[in-house]
Amino acid sequence: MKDSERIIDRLFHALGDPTRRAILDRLTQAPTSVSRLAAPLGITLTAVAQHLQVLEESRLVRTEKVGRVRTCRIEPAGFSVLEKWTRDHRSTWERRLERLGDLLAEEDEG
Amino acid sequence: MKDSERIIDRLFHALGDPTRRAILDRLTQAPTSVSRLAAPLGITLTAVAQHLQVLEESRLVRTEKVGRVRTCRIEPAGFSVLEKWTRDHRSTWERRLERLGDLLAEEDEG
DNA sequence: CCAATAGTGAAGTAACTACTTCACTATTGG
DNA sequence: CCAATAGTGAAGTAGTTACTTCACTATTGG
Repeated sequence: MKDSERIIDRLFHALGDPTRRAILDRLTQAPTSVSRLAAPLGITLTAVAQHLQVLEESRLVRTEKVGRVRTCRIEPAGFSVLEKWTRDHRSTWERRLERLGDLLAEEDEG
Repeated sequence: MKDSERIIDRLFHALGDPTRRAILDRLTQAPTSVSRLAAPLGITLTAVAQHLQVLEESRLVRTEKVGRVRTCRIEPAGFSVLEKWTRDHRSTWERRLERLGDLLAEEDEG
C-alpha cells in the first residue's frame, strides 16, 4: 500500500467512530484535558486516551502534556487531508455525472 | 445514536477500507460487473460481493442484477453526505483557526 | 508533606471485520 | 440441451477494535 493510502486509511478509520467524532466536536469548542473529555462520554480515562492516540496518528488532534495534565486540541492537518481527498474525488464524480447527463441527452435526441 | 450519526458512521467505515476505495475508483471509470471488479483485486468473488454490500448500505454504490450479471455503479448520494459533513465541519475549524489567529494577534499587541 | 488528581501501561475480553471455502442456484451462449 | 458463467448463502477463521480492570507513576494544591 502506498504511503498516502495509509494516511487516508487511518483518517477514515479515525472518523469512523462516533466517540472519536464526539471528542472532535468537543475540541472544536476549546482545547481541554483528557479527564474533561472523558467525563461526559461514559467511558474510562484509559479508553479516551486510546481514542486520542488514534486521533493523533491521523493528525486530527494534537496533544501536549504539561505537568500532569495533557491538553488536547484540534490539529487541522488531518482535516486538510480529508478535504483534499474529497475535493479530488468530487471532480471525478462530477465528471461521471456530466457524462451520464450527456448520455441521457443523446438518448433524448436519438 | 441519532440516525444521521449512523449514516456518517457507515460512510466513514465504508471509506476506511483500501479495497473498497479501489472498487470506487474502478467504478468511477465505468459501471461494471462483480466478476470484473474482483479480477484485479486478488480476492474471491464472495469477498467483493461483501464489500459491495457495505458500499451499497453507505449509498456510495448502486447495483442492479439483470439476468445472472449484477452491474455496479457509483451512486453520488453517499458522496454528498461526505461533502456535507466536510463542509459543515470545515467552517467550524476555520472559525477556530480565526479565533486562534485573533489570540495570537492580541498577544502580539499585548 | 501527602492525599487527591491526572494520566500511563499491560493484559484481558467480547464483538466485529475481512477474508476464506464449499455447496448451491440461476442464467446463458453455442 | 448442458457446460460454462455469474453470483449467493452459510459457516468458519485469523486479526483487529473498543472497551475493561488493575497496578502503577508523576504532579500538585492545601
